[in-house]
Amino acid sequence: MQITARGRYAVMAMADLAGCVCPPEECCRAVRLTEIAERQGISLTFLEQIFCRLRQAGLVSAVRGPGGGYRLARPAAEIPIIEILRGAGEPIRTTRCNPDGGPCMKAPPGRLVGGPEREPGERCQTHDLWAALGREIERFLASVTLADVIGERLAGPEAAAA
Amino acid sequence: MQITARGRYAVMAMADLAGCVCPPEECCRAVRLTEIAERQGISLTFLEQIFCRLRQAGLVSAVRGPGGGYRLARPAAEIPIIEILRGAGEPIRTTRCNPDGGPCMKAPPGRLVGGPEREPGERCQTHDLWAALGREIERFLASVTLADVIGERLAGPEAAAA
DNA sequence: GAATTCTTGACCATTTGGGTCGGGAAAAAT
DNA sequence: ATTTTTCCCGACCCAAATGGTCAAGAATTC
Repeated sequence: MQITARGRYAVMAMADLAGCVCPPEECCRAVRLTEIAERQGISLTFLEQIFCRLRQAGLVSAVRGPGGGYRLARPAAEIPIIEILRGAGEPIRTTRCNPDGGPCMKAPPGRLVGGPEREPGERCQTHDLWAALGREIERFLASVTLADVIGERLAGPEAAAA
Repeated sequence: MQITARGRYAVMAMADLAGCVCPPEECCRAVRLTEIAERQGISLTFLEQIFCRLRQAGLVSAVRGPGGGYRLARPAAEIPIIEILRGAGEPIRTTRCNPDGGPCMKAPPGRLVGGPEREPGERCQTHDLWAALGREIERFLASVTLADVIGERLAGPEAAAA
């Protein structure tokens, strides 16, 4: 169980972007991807892929042409981390159920993954466990915003416990 | 971010195993892997791999020869899920730091993953976030035992919140 | 000693992750 | 109006991890 680079990069880049706005006005200038890529040490083309998705998810807005770049679509305090991960295409998948209510743990075509074919609605014995784990993770990631990350409000082991 | 089949299989198999003991005595008989593989629809040879690790981790004990099989090394109520996952070789890796205190997010040999080379001890801006996420996950998985899983004590959205 | 059952290492195929490339298209600068 | 700068986006590629097989071996029981 681990986070992919795409998800991490997305959050790193968003944090970078959020840190770039001049504090008084929220929208002083757009930030070029080249800058972010350089500062964070991420491949530019990969970052373009990621921001393409983040824009489609409505988390950032883009400005083309010279002097263009990206800005946050909302204040950092209103962007929960879970949205960044979802936007970047890094879903939290703790179960293997089809999202549309298909059979639990149904195997991908031609492959045996996760047990015998089950009737739709039938659940394996561990289903509730993974579902509960998924809820835990999402709850946490929804409770932390981009502003928390750049403000370093995560130090203690009990951060964001509310 | 998702759990691999190995981790899921390990928990499924342990739950199966835990469900096999005759309630009064805890150690009526050893359970063959063939049985578990069949019931859970898991490849026998893959399951062998997994149980090899679970045994090395001290979670089950093995009995060879006819009538042999595996049994739980401890009562199900004393086996937290996190131990099964660790035993099966499915660690929770939310950061990319070297365990031995190397630089945060150092790239694997010859590959650029996760930002510029950092000095040992230096941390990227999102480090605390991922560390906190890891703690959340481990806390949850440590709070649920195998007995909880087979007893279906995970139904509500607030399960194991204590 | 033959049949079981675990034990373990080597091996293999596919998927996924991480990343590149190349050509666009909009907007500003000139 | 053309050039430059930036985003846009699909096609492609390689290495590594994942999920799984195979085969040989070591205890144990019958």
